[in-house]
Amino acid sequence: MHSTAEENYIKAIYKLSGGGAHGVSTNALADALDTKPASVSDMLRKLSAKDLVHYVKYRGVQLTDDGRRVALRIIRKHRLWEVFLVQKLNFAWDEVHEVAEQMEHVKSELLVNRLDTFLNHPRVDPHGDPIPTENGEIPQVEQKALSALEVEQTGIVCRVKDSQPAFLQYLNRVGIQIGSHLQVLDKIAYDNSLEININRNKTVILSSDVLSKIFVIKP
Amino acid sequence: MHSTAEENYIKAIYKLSGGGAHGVSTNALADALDTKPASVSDMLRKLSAKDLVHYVKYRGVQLTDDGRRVALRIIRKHRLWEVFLVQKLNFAWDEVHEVAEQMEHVKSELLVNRLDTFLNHPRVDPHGDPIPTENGEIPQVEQKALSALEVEQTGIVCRVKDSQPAFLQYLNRVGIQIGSHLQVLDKIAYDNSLEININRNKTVILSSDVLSKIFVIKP
DNA sequence: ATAAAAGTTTAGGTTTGTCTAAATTTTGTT
DNA sequence: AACAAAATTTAGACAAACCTAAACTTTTAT
Ligand SMILES: [Mn+2]
Ligand SMILES: [Mn+2]
Ligand SMILES: [Mn+2]
Ligand SMILES: [Mn+2]
Repeated sequence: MHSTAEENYIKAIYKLSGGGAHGVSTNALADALDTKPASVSDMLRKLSAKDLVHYVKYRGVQLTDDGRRVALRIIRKHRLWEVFLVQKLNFAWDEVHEVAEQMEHVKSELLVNRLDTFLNHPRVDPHGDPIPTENGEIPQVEQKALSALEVEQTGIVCRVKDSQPAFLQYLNRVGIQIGSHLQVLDKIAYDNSLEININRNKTVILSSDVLSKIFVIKP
Repeated sequence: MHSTAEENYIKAIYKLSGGGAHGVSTNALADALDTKPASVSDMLRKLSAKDLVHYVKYRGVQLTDDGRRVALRIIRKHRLWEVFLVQKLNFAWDEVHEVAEQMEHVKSELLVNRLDTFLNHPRVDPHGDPIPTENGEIPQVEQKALSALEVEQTGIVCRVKDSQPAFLQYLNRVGIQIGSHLQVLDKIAYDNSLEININRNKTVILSSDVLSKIFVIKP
């Protein structure tokens, strides 16, 4: 079917385009995939020939309907394996991404669907990212970046939008996990950082960079 | 570490050499890996440079200690995943091999060991093949090919040495599985086939080809 | 409106793993 | 021992996926 390299490009295009919303630049892809722009150009020509992307030279790239279907299937597998690793094999949430990057490329319809059943059709992965259904639908939950909360407001952590171990380990250190109860105590105007109380207990100050990666729902 | 192609060569050398007992020929490898002898020669030069095999041109190849360690780790992963697929995801024994061929190449020490624990340290895979331990030991069980049984003798099926779906589906059809009780009723001298009674119930005639792939223990 | 800067593509290579065809070595047979 | 057959290796190519350097477009700033 598709090579691992092709699948990784498609997944990257999907993510960088915000689920297909806008076009993606060659440099952005090179950056995300840790390759050179020249290699990206090569691959885009190939993906275009396979009708997985709409590609106009110098003007960026977008997924076709076919491409989007492929992307969602890979993301589904990635996130289901992450759930498996955490729930069944007791991995920590900062240990799963790299392994799932490999498992997502295993080809077997039967496998994905049996895994989904085995895990009881989970809606989200260990980082709170939604798991696409077999039909390529993504269940949406109303959520808000922590950076958008006002002083006094509260929220429950439902998602963190960065799966790099360094970031997740930082959250471990601070004491934030999915389900944590947060309250904004104060806003520091100087750099838009917030003073946050965690689980009505510890209080920390989070930078605007970190705040923009944490998502909450109404308590 | 090692590429998927390299791992597949090493595994094939291990299997064809009977666990390292004897040397393996270029043609035998080409056959097993479904490639051409010329490609095998190329790869053997590479594996030799990496000290994974002892290779003497025109005289065949053997695994080094390093090579054997690599082989056993891949086989361990392959068989553990097969157990997972059957026991946890309800795969049939003829559906697992192809998927395990892919999963065996996922690289993560943590993953293999957690999987082993999750499955309760199984000794054998769904075909009765022993699972190498973390230290590269292979638990041996005394077993005998069905073709070696005399008339009147009985045995319990403990292993089938062919994982191709066609063969396993044939056994399903005949009604033989791991644990089946077999008794030899008669030997047909003409072609060395045996008349076999299964679970004190159905009786079938098995060709010597099939008999040599089924292994039994004393009841 | 133009020129510099930034972004992107093309040209020409490299590595891995494969292939076919030709050359070489080993084995088996008279 | 000599030669034919079989097994194996080498030579020369190719596709995938990557690279660097050079050329080309687009954007931005004067
Ligand atoms: Mn991930
Ligand atoms: Mn995730
Ligand atoms: Mn198998
Ligand atoms: Mn097996």
